[in-house]
Amino acid sequence: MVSPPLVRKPGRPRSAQAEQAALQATLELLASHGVHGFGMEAVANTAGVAKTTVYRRWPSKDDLIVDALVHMKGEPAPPPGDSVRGDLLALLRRMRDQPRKNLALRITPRIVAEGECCPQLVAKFRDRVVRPRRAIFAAVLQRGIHSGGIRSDADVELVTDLLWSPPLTCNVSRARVYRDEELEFLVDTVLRGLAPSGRLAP
Amino acid sequence: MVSPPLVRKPGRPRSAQAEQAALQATLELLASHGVHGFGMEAVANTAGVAKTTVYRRWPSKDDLIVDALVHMKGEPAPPPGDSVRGDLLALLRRMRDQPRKNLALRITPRIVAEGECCPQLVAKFRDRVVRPRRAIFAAVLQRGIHSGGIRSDADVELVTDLLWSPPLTCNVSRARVYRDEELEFLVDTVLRGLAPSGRLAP
DNA sequence: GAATATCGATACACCCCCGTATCGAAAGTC
DNA sequence: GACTTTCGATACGGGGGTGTATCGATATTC
Repeated sequence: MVSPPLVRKPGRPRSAQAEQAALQATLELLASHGVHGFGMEAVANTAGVAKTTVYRRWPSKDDLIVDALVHMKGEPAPPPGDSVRGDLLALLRRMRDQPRKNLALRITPRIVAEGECCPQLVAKFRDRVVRPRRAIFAAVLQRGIHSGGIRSDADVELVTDLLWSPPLTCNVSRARVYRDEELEFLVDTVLRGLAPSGRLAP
Repeated sequence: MVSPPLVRKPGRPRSAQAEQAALQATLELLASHGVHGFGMEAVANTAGVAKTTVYRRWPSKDDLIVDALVHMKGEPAPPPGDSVRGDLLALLRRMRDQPRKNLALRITPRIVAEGECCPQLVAKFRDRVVRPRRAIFAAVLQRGIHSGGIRSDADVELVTDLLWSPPLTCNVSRARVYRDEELEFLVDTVLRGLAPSGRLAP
C-alpha cells in the first residue's frame, strides 16, 4: 500500500508480514462472511495478529477492506494490442479466468451488492478498481472507432457495458462459465451491430 | 404464510396485519442492509411491532427471511407482445423501473451474493424468480427467430445474457440508470448484430 | 361471563464487538 | 547504551443485539 520510506525512522519497523496477514485475513473473511459478517477483532484473530496492529494501520474497517481489495486485484494489465476483436476477446477471457485464481470471484459480488448500505466503500472500490479496468475497455473500443471498424457515433460507455456485463453477471451469480466460442459470439454480435452502416461486417 | 385454520381456535387470533408488516419490514431491511446487516429487533422496530410478535411466528432469522422471500414471489408479467424489438425494450424498461416498485430486483443480487452462507436459499431463488424471467426473455427471442428477424443459429441463452446483463449490472452496482434512448441503442445494436443476412445494416 | 391466546411494552442477563489504553518485550536507529 | 517505535497481550467501558420472561390490555371462542 504505502511504499517503504527511503530514510528509515528510528524505532522498530512495521512488520510487513503482519500487514500481509491482515490483508489476507480480510479477504478470506470477506469471501466467507461478507462485509457485515465480520469485524476488526475477527481480522486480528484470523491473521494471528494483535488488534492494535490492525488499528494502527487502518483507522476504519472500510479503509482496511479497500486496501485488501486493491491488494487482491493488483494493477490491471493492458490488452495484447493486436486487433480490436482480439483485444476485446482477451479482456473478456481475463474477466472470466482471473477471478478464479484468487478470491475475487467470491468477494467482488458481495462488495458490489453492498452498494446501498456502504456507498462510500463502493465509491472507493469503483475509483480504484472498476474505473481503471473500464478505461482499458473503452480505449480498445476507441481504437476501433479510429481504425474504422466501429461506427463513430457509437457510445463507448454503453458498448463497454454491453460487452463486459455478461461475464460480470456470471461472476456475480456464478450461474455459469462462458466457453471461448460463446465469448466470441458475444463480441462478434456486438461488433457486427456496430459496423459502420452500409459496410460489410468483417 | 400459513393459511388461516378453518376452525378457529379459542383466544385472540394472530394479527395478519402484524405479519404482513413484519414480512414487508424484512424485505426492506434485506434490500437496504443485506442478510447480515440487520437483526430481529430491527425487523420489529421497522414493522412497528413488538419483538415478541416476531419471535412468536419465526423462531430464527433464517426462517423469517425464507418466508419473506417466499411472500415476495410475484408472477412476472408477460411482455406486451407487439414487435420483438418493442417487447425487448419493454422488458429492459421494466428491469430498469421495477426495482423502485418491487423489492425483488434489489434483493435478488444480495441473496445471490450471499450464496456462500445460504446455498439452499439461492437455489430456491434461482428456481422461482430468475428462471421464469429468463424464460420470458428467451420466448421473445425465439419469436424473433421464427418470424425471421433473428438468425436461426443465434444462441438464445447467450443473447438473453447479452441483453439483460447491462441493466442487471446497473441494478446491482447502482452505477447509473439507462435512459430510454440508451436502452434502444443496446437493443438495436444486438438486433443488428443478429440480423439473418449479416450483410447490410438497416 | 370464563377461558384462552395474542397484542404491545418493558425488563433482564448474556454475549459480542468496538475503539482505546496500558503493559513489558522486541527490534530497530543514533 | 539511550531512544524510539512496533510488537503481542490484556483489560476496560460503552453500545447494541439476542432470546426469554413478564405484564396488563385486547379480541375471540365456548
